[in-house]
Amino acid sequence: MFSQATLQIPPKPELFALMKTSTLFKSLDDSAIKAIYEAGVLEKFRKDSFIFHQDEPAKTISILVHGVVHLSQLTVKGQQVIMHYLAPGDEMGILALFPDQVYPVTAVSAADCLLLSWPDKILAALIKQFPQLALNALQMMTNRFVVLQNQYRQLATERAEQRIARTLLQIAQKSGKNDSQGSWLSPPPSRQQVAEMTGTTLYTVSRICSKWEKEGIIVTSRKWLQIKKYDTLQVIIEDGSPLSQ
Amino acid sequence: MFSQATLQIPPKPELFALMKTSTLFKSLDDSAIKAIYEAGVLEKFRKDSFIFHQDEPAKTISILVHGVVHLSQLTVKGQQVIMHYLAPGDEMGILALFPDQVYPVTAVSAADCLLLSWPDKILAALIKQFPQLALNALQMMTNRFVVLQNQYRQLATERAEQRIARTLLQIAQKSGKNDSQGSWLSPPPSRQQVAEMTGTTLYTVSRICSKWEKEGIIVTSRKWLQIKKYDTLQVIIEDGSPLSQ
DNA sequence: CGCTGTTTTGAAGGATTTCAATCGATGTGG
DNA sequence: CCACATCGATTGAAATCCTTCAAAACAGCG
Repeated sequence: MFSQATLQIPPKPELFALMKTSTLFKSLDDSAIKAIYEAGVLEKFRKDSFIFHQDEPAKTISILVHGVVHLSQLTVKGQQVIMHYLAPGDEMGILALFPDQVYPVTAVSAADCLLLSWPDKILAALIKQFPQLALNALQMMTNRFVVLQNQYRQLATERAEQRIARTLLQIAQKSGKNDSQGSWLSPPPSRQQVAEMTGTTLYTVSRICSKWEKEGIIVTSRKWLQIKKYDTLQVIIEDGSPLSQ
Repeated sequence: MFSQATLQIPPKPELFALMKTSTLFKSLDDSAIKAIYEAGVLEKFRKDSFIFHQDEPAKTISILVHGVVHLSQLTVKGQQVIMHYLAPGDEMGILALFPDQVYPVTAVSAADCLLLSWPDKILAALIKQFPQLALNALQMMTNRFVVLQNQYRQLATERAEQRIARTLLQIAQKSGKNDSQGSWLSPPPSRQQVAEMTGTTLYTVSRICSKWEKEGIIVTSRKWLQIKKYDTLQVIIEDGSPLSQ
């Protein structure tokens, strides 16, 4: 619900700090950050709502302030493929920067979310004022491209267990909370979601998680997922089993 | 060999026409095309030679004039994944436009090739002179990104047979020669190469091609591959139905 | 407490890989 | 011009990974 503490709008200094950590707004001075912030709007989305749809005209660029967003595509048969997982500080809708584009993916909130958003025309105007923005946008685009190429290679060559291990570690790095017990993900991604992020089925994810739980690598509940043996997962990722010789 | 007719340098009008068909140089007038052409260099590469290596500083942007180039990544175990197939008019080394990038892939000539290339600094200067170039470069980047996202979804959700069918049709569209008998690819990609383009093994590709040959969908030889039933392959792609039929 | 949606698990089947052997085309040197 | 070496393609058989289907267990929630 929107009354939760987690969806309170953070104070401005915190927002500014977040903006500066993003690729889109890095290397901008305080006054620029402030001006850009003033031109944007804060938007709230409940868990499991659509932020934008694939094939819709791309009109809004946003950075995620709080929550989790999945970028996904749907196959003709209705199967979902999650291509990108966003944590606070990450951007979405980059393509709206370029004229006459449609979103190539659908953005769905996987938790209650707070976004800082700019209509395409306003961001275009801001780019004229702060040329660094254009360079940053380009940088962002190339970063995503390179990341996606790696994801593609991994999907083509790695077994399900490796891909699942990699995905859990990536989520942990992005949104996990670390303590002496290991890394905590809460709320945890569902088996179904992990399956959609790794190109496999929820049954395979469930089996592999069960196995890892028996081996003491992870502990799971409905509310959280704890990674106890970070290194063991790392080994699973690096140890190319049969397929990759 | 470089004495082959296929590697003769085409006359300028032909080169200019090719440049205009590329995303990078579209919407530029004749004088701009000419100036840009004069600033570039023609390079020849024998079949199976490296044009650039993954992780090497990106210093050159090229468009392919003649031949075929594969962009690929290598896994830690040495397995190859072909991420992109270039036909004449396609560009490579886009990332060299951005400062301090390294090539994220390796470019290998899959046939004797002729390239028209620009050092990064020279193209940067040309961009100042012809701002349309920057927009085109951006367009190119986003196009590639969207294409790669689709490839990723397909790899995650489709069976080997569908992916192989799709790949053959794509190659046919890009470099096939059509006549009343169907579409001809010559030289044809090897089973190994198709496997690397589809995230499967050469054995699976061989089995599926044998099956298609029995069904009269394709005819193969060492020197060429003929697609006789274009529509049937299209149905295989769209249907997602298992082997058989 | 019963409902609902997620997770687990077994069993069967299917798709793909792996290994090994063979075939076939092509090019080479005797 | 033929014997031979080479390299890619084919094919069978076994193994493996993963999916599919079905059923049961489970957790959370009103």
